[in-house]
Amino acid sequence: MTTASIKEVARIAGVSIATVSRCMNSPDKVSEKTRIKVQDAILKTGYTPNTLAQSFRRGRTNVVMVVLPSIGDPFFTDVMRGIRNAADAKGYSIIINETQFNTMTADEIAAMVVSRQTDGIILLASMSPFGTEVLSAKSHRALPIVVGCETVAPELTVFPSVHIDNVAAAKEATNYLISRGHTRIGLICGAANSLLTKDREFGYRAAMHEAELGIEDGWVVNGDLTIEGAIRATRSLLNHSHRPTAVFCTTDEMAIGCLHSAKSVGMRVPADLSVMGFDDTRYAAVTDPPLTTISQPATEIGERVMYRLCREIEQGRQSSSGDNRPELVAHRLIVRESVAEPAAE
Amino acid sequence: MTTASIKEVARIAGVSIATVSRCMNSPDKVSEKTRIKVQDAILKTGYTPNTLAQSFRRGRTNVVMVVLPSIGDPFFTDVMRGIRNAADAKGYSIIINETQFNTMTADEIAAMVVSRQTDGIILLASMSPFGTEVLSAKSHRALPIVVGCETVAPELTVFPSVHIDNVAAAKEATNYLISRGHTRIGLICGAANSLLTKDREFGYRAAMHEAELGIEDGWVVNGDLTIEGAIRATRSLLNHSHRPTAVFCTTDEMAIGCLHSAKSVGMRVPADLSVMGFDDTRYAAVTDPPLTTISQPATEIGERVMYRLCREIEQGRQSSSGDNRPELVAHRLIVRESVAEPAAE
DNA sequence: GAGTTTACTGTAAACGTTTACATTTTGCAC
DNA sequence: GTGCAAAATGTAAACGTTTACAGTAAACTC
Repeated sequence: MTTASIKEVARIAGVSIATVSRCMNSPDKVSEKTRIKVQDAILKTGYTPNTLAQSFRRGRTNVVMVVLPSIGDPFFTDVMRGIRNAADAKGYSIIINETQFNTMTADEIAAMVVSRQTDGIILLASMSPFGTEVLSAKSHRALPIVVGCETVAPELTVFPSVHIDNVAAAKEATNYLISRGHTRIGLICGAANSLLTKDREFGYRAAMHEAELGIEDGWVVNGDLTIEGAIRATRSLLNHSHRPTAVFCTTDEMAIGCLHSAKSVGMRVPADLSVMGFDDTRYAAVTDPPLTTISQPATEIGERVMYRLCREIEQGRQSSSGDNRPELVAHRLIVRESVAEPAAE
Repeated sequence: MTTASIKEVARIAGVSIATVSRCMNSPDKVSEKTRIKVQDAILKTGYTPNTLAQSFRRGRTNVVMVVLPSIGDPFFTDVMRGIRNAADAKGYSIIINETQFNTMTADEIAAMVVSRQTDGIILLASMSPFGTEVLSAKSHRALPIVVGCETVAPELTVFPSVHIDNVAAAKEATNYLISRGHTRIGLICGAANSLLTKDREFGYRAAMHEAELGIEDGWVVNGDLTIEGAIRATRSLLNHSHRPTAVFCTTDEMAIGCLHSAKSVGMRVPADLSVMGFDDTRYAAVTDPPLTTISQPATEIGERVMYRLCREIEQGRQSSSGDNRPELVAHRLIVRESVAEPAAE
């Protein structure tokens, strides 16, 4: 299975290896006649360029790494689809790094770029503050990195980003619950290190505050971004002495757990409890009842993030383009059936 | 951002580059004293080996490609987790190739290995017969390929594989429905080119035949492996003049669509219609009602597939170990609440 | 202390490309 | 045909490793 090399092709075509190389990379610099000879030789030998040698020589792998909490979450699946679309169009491959199951540190991640294993990084998951510090330190604004989905942490503002306005969206979601007459609203949020859900929590708190509604102790519970976690969180919420009539879950995944948990103790949704999700994943429309939620253009975000990263990579490590303001994309409230007026007491 | 090279380290440590290389790859061959000198130099320069150069020189990328229909399906997410576990342990990175959204042909896939971009391939998705032919032709038993989850197509028996006995499992599922008293049982199957679901269909037909139950025209419907497809399929099934009292869905994903579709036209599950799934994804336990389904050890399959691939890669392209019998893993029937006796007529 | 093994280190080639530079060929104007 | 510019091609170095081989130093054996 030894593959033919460029040398073999050159020999057969009766030209130098430089000419063969040119045939593939800048065909306009080589005459019609020789191009045909070389083409024939390539066909005859079944030559494919050794990508390893190319990458080595060019100093580029055309591989980018995506760091995210979990590809299991259908929201990220959609983002990934966008990233992949763009990557295909631009000739890049993707390596995925799940922070949830993988202990790769920021140092190691940076090392992958530094050691040239990867041309750039897409961050869909906030890392520990320490981690982000490492990244921005290592970078000296040099690692091509783009942040997606999340508001960018202060230490990370050196990197460009693409996302919705999570604070505004969460405010909108909370205000919708308020507009339906709820005053006692609970929150199932993500882990403390998830900026994304922190922002949503912030939006919720802002909305409650503006509406002059109080948030009692025990109304904000960590659901850990998983179904299981949300089941536990809901149980705790429902056992509260002064329990909420509505729950805002900062992801659909957790809303699914919440729905299940509430129903399993005999509550009807939305009659006894209203549930609001976030993300509008493909499951949101088929839960029972279908979820009222916030929709994000996940695939579009993925595409834009990837294209942005390509720009970072292409324009090279020197020119710090300067314009790193976040690209904001639009979200949308999707009204389905999991939210209703609270029952009269 | 020019990274220090081995030469720089050698210069600082006052040794040859060969010694530096040995320090990293076979430290036992170098004296304590020089090892320390070199370590110091590495620290001082912040040297990281250029992985591109290493890959090039070694002729190995430590990257493997996984071909699957869609990472969106939570079942495959679990398989991927297993693959990733094993890959991490063995020092490999993963590149994912979704056939559903990607038109990469078998030729191109093979090319990735031939051109050394990838050390091996894990096939979780059957490809078109043509595609598999290309792969086995290209291979001359040379491409390291392992098939996972699926029964191996006849043309692919040259490759090792890891999966459950899909036929037996589907038979078991169908027999369970029969044991609960159902005689009119429908099937929502996958696309025609999905061997996996073909096998399950085969198991269903075998069970029905052995129980001397007929399968009417229109009882077997293609659900396209998606929620949407299953919703349509269910609608068609329920409109059947002699409609089934139970439906076996060959994936949980489709069972979710089926559940939703049935309930949306006012049927109660399982009172009016029993629904059986397959895969036991993380959503199966939280549907309403929770799904009775077949559980596969997805993560274990992933791990075993990856370890098997490592063996294929390591033992090299020459020795055709010969033992390519499928590794079978155990499945299990999970009884929840979506199946009951059929209502008396 | 000579001879022999062992442990360590250095030299240099090789991996398959790309590309700056030098050289040759072609095309064109006169 | 001569001269000259433009186009096409060849030569050879370079990219950063690994590794076979040769060489040297250290550690034994007698």
